[in-house]
Amino acid sequence: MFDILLSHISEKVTLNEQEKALMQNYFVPKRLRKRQYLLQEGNVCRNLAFVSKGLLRTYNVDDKGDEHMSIFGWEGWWISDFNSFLTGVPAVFNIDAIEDSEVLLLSRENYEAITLAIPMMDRYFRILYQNSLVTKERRLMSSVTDTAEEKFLRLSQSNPDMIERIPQNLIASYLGIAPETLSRIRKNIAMRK
Amino acid sequence: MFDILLSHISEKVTLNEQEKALMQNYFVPKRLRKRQYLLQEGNVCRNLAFVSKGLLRTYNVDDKGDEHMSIFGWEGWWISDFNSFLTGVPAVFNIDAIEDSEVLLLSRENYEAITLAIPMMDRYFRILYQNSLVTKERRLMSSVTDTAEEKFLRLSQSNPDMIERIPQNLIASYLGIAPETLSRIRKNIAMRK
DNA sequence: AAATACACTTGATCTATATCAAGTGTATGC
DNA sequence: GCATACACTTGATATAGATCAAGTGTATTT
Repeated sequence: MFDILLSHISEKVTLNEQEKALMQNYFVPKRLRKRQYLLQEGNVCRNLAFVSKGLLRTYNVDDKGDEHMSIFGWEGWWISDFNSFLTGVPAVFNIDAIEDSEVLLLSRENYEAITLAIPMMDRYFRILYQNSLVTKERRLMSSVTDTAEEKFLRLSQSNPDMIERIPQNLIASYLGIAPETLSRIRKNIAMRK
Repeated sequence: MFDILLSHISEKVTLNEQEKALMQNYFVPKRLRKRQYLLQEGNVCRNLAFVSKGLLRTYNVDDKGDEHMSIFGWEGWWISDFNSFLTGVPAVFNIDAIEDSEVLLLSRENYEAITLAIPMMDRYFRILYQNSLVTKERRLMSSVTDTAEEKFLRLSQSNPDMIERIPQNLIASYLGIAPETLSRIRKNIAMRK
């Protein structure tokens, strides 16, 4: 549970044994059952959550009641309403568990504390955000530029695991296309080969 | 020229006088005339550019020859093909000057060096990226969820300066809508009030 | 084991927005 | 000062993808 976090961090920066031992103090583990909320729109997002097991989603709900997926997170990913977490404004996103899950919570205070106690963690988060930015940038350009089919094909290429693990209607919402359209697109692709 | 960078940084973190003096060593100033490229697709992006004067744009060109705006940057903004800069792969974006401009270039080596020499700069970039992430996230959700008119209205609210400063056809491209559509949308909005 | 809900498919129709085409006004260059 | 290009507008038409509606198969609940 905790070692997956440490191994994830050590992919990006090197911590010594003492720092590794310190880490544990800042995180609070939490279990979530399928469908359970980690965060509801309107509440302030008090934590960054590192997913050590399972699968969660971040999404918002529009006036019509339609859900729009923001991101999915499984083992090794961080999840939150980042803006709410950083600024303390009410969250616009909901976060809930798609599968039974386990997360490690890092509160705002501990987020500040950990970067002060272990300066290497500033670097860790800097690198994490760097990578996130690149990914978001790509998604944004795809969203603006690509046809529905191209969006799906691009995702299939960049995140085949996502296509496998996540229900098709949620993928459709993630891509910003109607579930019926995605169904037809997949049919077309299958027929072509 | 250089003080706008320092003042921008001091909005996020505090540097002592010695550190401020150090800073200068890592940046190379460059002037660009209107339409001049800072980066062309296919080349590796060797620098982060801090815009100290003027206005630049980052965009790519699809098979049909259509341009798609990624971001604009004027005084106080950083601009680059971030992925290319970080990983050394050829850039997918072009960057050029919309107005005569001045930038401060930070090379990859200096980017590493500066964060090592001035650890506070890790924090600066972490905060910079944090904020960027929130903005990109919003843009992405707007792109996926909103109608063309909502996209424009949201941008008008969040970035009125952008609407004023940047030609309308580029705004349309930035929002992922046809310039004709944007023209009609503005007409409708104007008629309603 | 029956009942209910859920994920996905398929078909018919509708609509927001793109595309094509022409025209106007304004800036830029020769 | 004339010409060329460029930014924007307006109208007519086309289309990708949404929406509406019904049906099928598979889980989940009782």
